[in-house]
Amino acid sequence: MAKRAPSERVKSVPPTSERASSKRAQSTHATSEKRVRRTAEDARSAILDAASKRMAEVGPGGLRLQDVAADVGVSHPTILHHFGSREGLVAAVVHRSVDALHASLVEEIGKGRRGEKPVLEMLEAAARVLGPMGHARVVAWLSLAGEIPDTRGSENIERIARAAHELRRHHHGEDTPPYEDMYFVIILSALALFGDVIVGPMLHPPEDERARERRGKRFRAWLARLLQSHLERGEEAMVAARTKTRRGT
Amino acid sequence: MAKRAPSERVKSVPPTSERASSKRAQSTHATSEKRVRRTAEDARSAILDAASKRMAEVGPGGLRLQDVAADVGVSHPTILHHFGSREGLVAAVVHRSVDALHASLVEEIGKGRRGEKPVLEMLEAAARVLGPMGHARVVAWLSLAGEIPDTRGSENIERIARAAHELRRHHHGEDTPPYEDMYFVIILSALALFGDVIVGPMLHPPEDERARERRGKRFRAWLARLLQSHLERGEEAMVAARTKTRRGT
DNA sequence: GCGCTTGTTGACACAAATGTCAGTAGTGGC
DNA sequence: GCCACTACTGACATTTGTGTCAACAAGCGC
Repeated sequence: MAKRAPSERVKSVPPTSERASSKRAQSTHATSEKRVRRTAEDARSAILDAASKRMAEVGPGGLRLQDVAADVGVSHPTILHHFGSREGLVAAVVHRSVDALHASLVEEIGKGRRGEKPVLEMLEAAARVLGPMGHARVVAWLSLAGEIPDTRGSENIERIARAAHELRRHHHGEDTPPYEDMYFVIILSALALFGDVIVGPMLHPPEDERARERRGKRFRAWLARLLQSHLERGEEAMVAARTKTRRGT
Repeated sequence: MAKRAPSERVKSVPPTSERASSKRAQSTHATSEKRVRRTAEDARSAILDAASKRMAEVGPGGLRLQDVAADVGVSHPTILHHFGSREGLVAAVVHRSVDALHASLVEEIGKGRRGEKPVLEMLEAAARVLGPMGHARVVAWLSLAGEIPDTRGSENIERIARAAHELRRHHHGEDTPPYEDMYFVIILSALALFGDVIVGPMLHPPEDERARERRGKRFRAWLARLLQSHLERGEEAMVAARTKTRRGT
C-alpha cells in the first residue's frame, strides 16, 4: 500500500492554504479565465518570494518546483523558463537571501551602534534580521548541506569584529585585550543567535509564538549584560580564572 | 541536456571510497562469490552505522536507500527487509542517535564535574559528544526539518540546569542568582556548541581539520573562562550593567 | 488592426527512488 | 545429510519530480 517515492517530503509544510494560495481562484479550470502575463521581472520576483518561503522550511534539497509553481499560481515550466533549472532557482534564492542578509545587517548595525546599551541593541538588530525572515534558516540549511559558496560569512564576521575592536581600543587605550577576545565575542553572539533559531525549538520546552518571543528577548537581554560587563571590565576578571593559557597573550 | 531528477543530491557526498567500501570485493560480479548472511542483529547494526554516517551529511531528507545499501555491501531490498520502509530506517537511525547522545552526555558530564575547571571540562565533554560523531548534525537536521519528536532535548537541558543551580546554591547560599541565570548559562553553552558545529564552517575563514580543532579548543577555553568568572561573581557585575529589568528578580 | 516578441502552458519524455514479490541460498536443528 | 527458517537478491511496478517541446496568447510597436 502506498508506494511513496523519493525525497521524504518533510510532512509537506503546514498547509498555508490549500495550495496555490494567491492566484488560485483562476484555476477553477472550466473556461479560460484569461491567463495572466507578468513582466519577466515581476514573474521572477514573485517566484523568488514563494521559493524563499518554502526554502526556509524544507531547505534547498526539499524544494519542489511544482510546489513553488502552485504557490505562485503558475505552471512549473514557467519557473524553468525563468530560471533555467531547479538548480538555477535555488542559486537565485540563495543569492538573494544572502544579499538581503548582508544589506540588512550592515544597515541595522550601523543604525543602532551609539545608544546607551550598544550590545543589546546590536543583538536585537541582528535577531530582527535573522529570525522573522527565514534568513538564518536558509543559511543553516546551506551550511549543513555543505554548500558554503559565496556566503562571505567569515568576512562579515571579521569586519564587524575588527571595527568593534578598534572602538574598544579607542576606549581602553593601552591595556586593551587582544583582538581575538573581541573576535570571540562576536562569534559567540552569532552562534547564540543562529543556534537559537535552529536548535532553540528543540532545547526549550514547547511554547507558542508569543512565549518564544518573550523568552528570546529575555535571553538576549541576559546575554547582552554578560557581554557588556565582560567588555567593560576588560579581561581582568577572566585573568583570575585563567591558569596558564598558551603563552602570554 | 541531462534530465536530472528529484531531490538535489547535495553533491552526493565526498566519495569516501568508490562506494560499497567495506564488502565491495565480493561484488566483482562474475561467478557467485558466496553471498554473505549476517545475523539479523548484525545486519541491522551494520546498516544503521552506514545510514547514520550518511544522515549526518545529507540529513534525513537526503538519505537514499541505494546509497546506504551500497555502503554496507547489500542490495536495497535487504534494508527494506530489516526496517520495513525508508521511514522506518530513518526513525531507527534517529532513535539510536538520540539515545547515544543522551547516554554519552550524562556519562561524560557525570565524569568530569569535580575537576578544578569544571566549566571547561563540561564544555569539552559535550563537544566530544556532539562533534566527532555526527550527533549534533543529525539533531540539527531534525530541528530544521521540524521533526522534534521524542528528542527530549528540553528535559535534558532543564535537568542539567537544575542540578547546576542546586550546586551553585550550595556554594553561594543566600544571595544565589535566580534559577533562570543558570538556565541561560546552560542554554548559551548548548547554543554555542551546536552552533559551532552547524554554522561554524560558515562563520570562520576556511581552515583545515587541525586548525579548526585548535580554534574550537581555544574558543571553548575562552567561553569557559567567561562563564566561570560569571558564575563565581554571582551577578554582581551584571547588576551594574543592568538598568531596569522587568521587576525585581 | 497586424504581427512580433516572449511569457505561459499541457502533454510528454526521462530518470531516480521506493516498495513488492517470487525465488535463491546460507545456517542451525534434527 | 536433510529440512525448515529466513536473510538476501534480481526484476519489476509505481510514483514523483525535472526538463523538453510545440503551440497558445498577451502586450507592444508599427
